[in-house]
Amino acid sequence: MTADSTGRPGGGPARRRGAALEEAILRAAVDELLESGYAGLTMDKVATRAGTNKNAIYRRWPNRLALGVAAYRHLATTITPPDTGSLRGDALELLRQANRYWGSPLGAILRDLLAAAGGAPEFLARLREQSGDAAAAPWLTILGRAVARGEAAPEALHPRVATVAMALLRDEFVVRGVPAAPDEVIVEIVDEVYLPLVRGRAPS
Amino acid sequence: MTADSTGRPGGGPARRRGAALEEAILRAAVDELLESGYAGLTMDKVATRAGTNKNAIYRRWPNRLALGVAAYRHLATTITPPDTGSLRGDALELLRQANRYWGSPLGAILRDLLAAAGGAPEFLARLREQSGDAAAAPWLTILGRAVARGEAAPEALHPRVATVAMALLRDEFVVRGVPAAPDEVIVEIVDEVYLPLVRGRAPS
DNA sequence: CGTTTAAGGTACTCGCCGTACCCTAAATCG
DNA sequence: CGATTTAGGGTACGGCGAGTACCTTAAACG
Repeated sequence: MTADSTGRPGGGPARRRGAALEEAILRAAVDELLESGYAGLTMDKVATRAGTNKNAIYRRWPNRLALGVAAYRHLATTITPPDTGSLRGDALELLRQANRYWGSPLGAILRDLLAAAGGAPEFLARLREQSGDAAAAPWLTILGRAVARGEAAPEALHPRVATVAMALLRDEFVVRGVPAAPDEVIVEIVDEVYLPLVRGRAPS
Repeated sequence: MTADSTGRPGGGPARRRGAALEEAILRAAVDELLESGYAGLTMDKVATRAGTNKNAIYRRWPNRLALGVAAYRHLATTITPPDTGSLRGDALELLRQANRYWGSPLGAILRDLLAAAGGAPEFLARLREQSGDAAAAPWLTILGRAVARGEAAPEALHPRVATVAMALLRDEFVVRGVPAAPDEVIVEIVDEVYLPLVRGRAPS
């Protein structure tokens, strides 16, 4: 029974400081996010879980949202562009990945954070580094390969065009809500919009 | 000094009931939304402003969000499809309208409500009646005219395709935040994505 | 006129953010 | 190695807002 319920190793350093403490807080915040989402991320719970108190948190982050954003950034998933051999396959795969993500608890957390940021550019920018900008690169990658194969027009190699499918799916989430979009929606986005657009031909 | 600070006409009916009271509450909620946004919509303030108390509110709406959604529905703006003579002009006009709306306080309110709903389909559905579904019709209208003029392929007359531009702009708001999108973004959406898509030709 | 229904008035619990103090351990420096 | 500075720990508190409980009182209805 040497547990000290502080989250730090039993009998370890009696008092952590600086980076060690900061990491402990962030880990606690991450755990709390995963367990209860952003709504359940309370400063008191994070403090308790990290075996410290709110002082230490407020000395590092100005408020709950900042802590939430910082914690979320530790959950970043790097997306590796698929390579199925066809643009259609790659696009479907990327969309399905995104769909799984946004439909998962992590997606809910991201949405709550976006909401809490309420348009504050500084927070949104930090969130975009994970979800938005990072997500654009794979689309350019698969499109680049498709252009090389002659499956897409070179003019489509443009961030706005390349990421259209992702934007549409994200919009679907915002407007229709939390459950993951049915696969038909994904197929429709790819076949009715994305492929015709990048190919430069009429929708089927 | 006959004002009774209840929001009801001086010396009028000493106690409102039913529909009269309900309307008074909704009006108060609407005013509060316009004045302070959804964040500032507190049950106490609405009750005070309506000259009643929280009981009367909770007897009608289960919680703050439900009241907020109900109040928002009173702010509906009906969109009349423009008719500039060209699809490009119509699309730009519709997008600029939407952009103005989402950049206005009303748009912020809508975003906050969407956020607070957090994916609950029932609330989202009620919000969509105003913002989403209602907004789809004008796009089909202008596209229908464009098809008749030969400016667009008939296959584009499909809800998902017709509303692509709106979805992209809405996504822009979600991802980039509160300030209205610059006009270049709108032009880009129309010229690089929307027109090429519905025309069935390659992006310029 | 009496009964039922709903509004008004309060007061309260609870949760949670953010802050203020004061005490104490760890780092740092002469 | 001891003194000083720095930062963490403990705790209590103010403030606000959601939602609830309960009782009183006016309006509607027969």
